[in-house]
Amino acid sequence: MSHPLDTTFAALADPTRRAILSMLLEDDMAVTDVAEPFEMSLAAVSKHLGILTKAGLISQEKRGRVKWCKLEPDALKGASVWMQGFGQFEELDMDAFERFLETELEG
Amino acid sequence: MSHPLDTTFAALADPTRRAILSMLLEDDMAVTDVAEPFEMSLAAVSKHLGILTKAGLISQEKRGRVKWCKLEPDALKGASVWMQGFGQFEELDMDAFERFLETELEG
DNA sequence: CGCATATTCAACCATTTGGTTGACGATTAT
DNA sequence: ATAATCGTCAACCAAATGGTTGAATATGCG
Repeated sequence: MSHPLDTTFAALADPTRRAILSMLLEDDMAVTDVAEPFEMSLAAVSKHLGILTKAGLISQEKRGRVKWCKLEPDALKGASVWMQGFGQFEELDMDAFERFLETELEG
Repeated sequence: MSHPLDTTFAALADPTRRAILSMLLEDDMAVTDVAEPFEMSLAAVSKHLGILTKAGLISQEKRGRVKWCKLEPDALKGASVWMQGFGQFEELDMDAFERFLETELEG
């Protein structure tokens, strides 16, 4: 199995998926409405939503025959923390940082 | 051609490449030394370094027969700004990072 | 019921990805 | 000059990715 950060960053590496996340910033949306602006099949968008769901970046809840997609921004936290390892060093405990480096090397 | 964020996030989606970036936090390294901890061929690591270079996350400079790899954390800025749009995550403080490199590590 | 809507599934396809190996050019050491 | 070291290149491979289409599954509506 792969590291959670693999899944998060891979999910974010696709422009369609990033656009979907941006759309969901405004409001929850049905799958069909998410798909509407894209020039690809509904099935393709459905796959993208599946990848975002697996990454935890969105959740999907079916009400009636409509499946609603909801942004889950907390799932970005892991990636954000990892990236902050490259930026916010004054607030960083160095021992914790060493441990972080080692886990990353093993992972 | 693809969006810069595609390249950045795709580069970060691989555990070997994230580990390399973490290693380069400590110091610049030769390709051979970067490759040493990994259980894969030197050519494979060289490919990873090429991907990181294309993403701008590292730079490579050849001195003699040794090619030195250097972290370029500014390349994370675009991704950081994009993620910042999703809420509570603070933007990378690049100035703090520069100061850290000079005072904490080099000292 | 019968039909339209919402969404996924399954099979398929082309391209990309992450790895291998062996040969190669460039540089340094003996 | 010869040999060793550093790193990339080229060809190849298996698996994953991002897309397609057509059938299938629910659900809601008249």
